[in-house]
Amino acid sequence: MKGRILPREFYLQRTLLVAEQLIGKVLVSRTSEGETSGVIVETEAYTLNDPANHSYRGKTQRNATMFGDAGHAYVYAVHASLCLNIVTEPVGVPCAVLIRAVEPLDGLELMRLRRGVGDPRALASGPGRLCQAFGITREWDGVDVTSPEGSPLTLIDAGLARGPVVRTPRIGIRVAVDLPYRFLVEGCPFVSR
DNA sequence: AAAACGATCTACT
DNA sequence: GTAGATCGTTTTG
Repeated sequence: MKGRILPREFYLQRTLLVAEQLIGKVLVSRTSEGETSGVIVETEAYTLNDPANHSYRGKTQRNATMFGDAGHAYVYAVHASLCLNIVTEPVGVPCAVLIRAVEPLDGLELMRLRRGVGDPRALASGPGRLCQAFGITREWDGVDVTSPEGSPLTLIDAGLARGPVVRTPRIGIRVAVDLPYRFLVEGCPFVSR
């Protein structure tokens, strides 16, 4: 998959804007097993005033990456799954965008192998699923996704046309505020709920 | 040292 | 749609 690697300035923008702009961009992973890629179709912004933001109650060992430079991956485990976020905003402003779903592009066979399922709709339609499909591990926490060489993970602008972006309030226990948001591409068959 | 709590997934109705 | 599994991280005693 070819395209322009999203520069650090991209991630230095407001988190909500980054979440919106990431829709339609392409996530690429390169490992010894091969290359996998997919179009981002669902993201979730985690802003400063959001109680669900891991950094809301301060810095811990787990969320340390969020306090660092934008354009780095923040990977962590929940239940038995991993979640991939990209850090946004200037150093010291701990915000990030969760990649919730991608539409598989290249390396579908490798994804099937890693996931153990055949249905393309089940390959990467969920935060934990896409991490498994792309071979993302806990060790990828902190990797720079803006460096052309030496990064197993990059995000690129492949010039794909993007559908209309829909903003929906998140479902969850902390529903009091109008944040965070979830962005969906209308009509995409892979979005959850 | 123990308990509680999830930015989830799968299987099933 | 809902129920149950599941395990690392954080908080509390």
